[in-house]
Amino acid sequence: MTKFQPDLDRRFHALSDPTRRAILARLCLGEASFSDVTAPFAMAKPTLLKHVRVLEESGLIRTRKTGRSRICALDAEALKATEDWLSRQIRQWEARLDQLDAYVIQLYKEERTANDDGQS
Amino acid sequence: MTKFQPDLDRRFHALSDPTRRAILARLCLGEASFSDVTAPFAMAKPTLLKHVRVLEESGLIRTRKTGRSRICALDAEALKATEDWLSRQIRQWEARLDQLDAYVIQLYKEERTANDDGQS
DNA sequence: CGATCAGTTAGCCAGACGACTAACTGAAAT
DNA sequence: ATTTCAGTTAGTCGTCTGGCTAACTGATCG
Repeated sequence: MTKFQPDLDRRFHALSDPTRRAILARLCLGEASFSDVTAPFAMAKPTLLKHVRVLEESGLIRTRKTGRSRICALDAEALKATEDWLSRQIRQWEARLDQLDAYVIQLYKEERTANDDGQS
Repeated sequence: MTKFQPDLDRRFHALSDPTRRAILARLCLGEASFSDVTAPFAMAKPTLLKHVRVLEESGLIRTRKTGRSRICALDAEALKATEDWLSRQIRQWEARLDQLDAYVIQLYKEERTANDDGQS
């Protein structure tokens, strides 16, 4: 559990920046060149290049060079793996909340049956 | 500018550190005091305190002070909201991949019918 | 009361991050 | 062959991050 998970580190870090999330969102519509992907942002090109590199190194996107432009596209498996981890955490956690609910309901029933002193 | 980070920024950032993910994982088993949560790590207490604060500020966990100890617990809604965003991205994206698949299958069928040359 | 123990504050440090400008590379267009 | 244009490299700058130690606070135990 305390296992070293560099992929997750990089992926979550990649997702922690709004510019990078916006780039991902744009790529959800399909492949695009660096300049297409980058056009909406009021930022210097080298800055955006870095963002794209971060996304690429995190494995969330792939890119390839075609002529003088670079085409960017999402990488399905990587994004899915990130979600899997989160889903797993959530499942465990909701199971715990369900247990808690069950316990509270049980308490309530016992209280009704006994019709004794009530607490807030 | 780096000052006001929307929830997603803070949440993904919080998730990008393995120590913090381990703390979250531990809290999936139920509430625990700071020292319980913190015991498995060979790290100075102030360092771990910072991690807990990052998690708390991200909204992923809540804490309360009881006597001289601090109790930590997960916050369900926050973790869910993060997953929702990711799920949405993935859904859009998989829809796109499905379209692509359909297109590839279509190509394949046409190819079989035509019995023509294709690429690898 | 005094000691202890859980958590906290303050301050330090090296390295990563996110932004910038200026200058370079190399494919495409004229 | 030149120019243009997409992308790239290199270097700078201020802030944030994640780690540390040392010293403090304040609840609990003897």
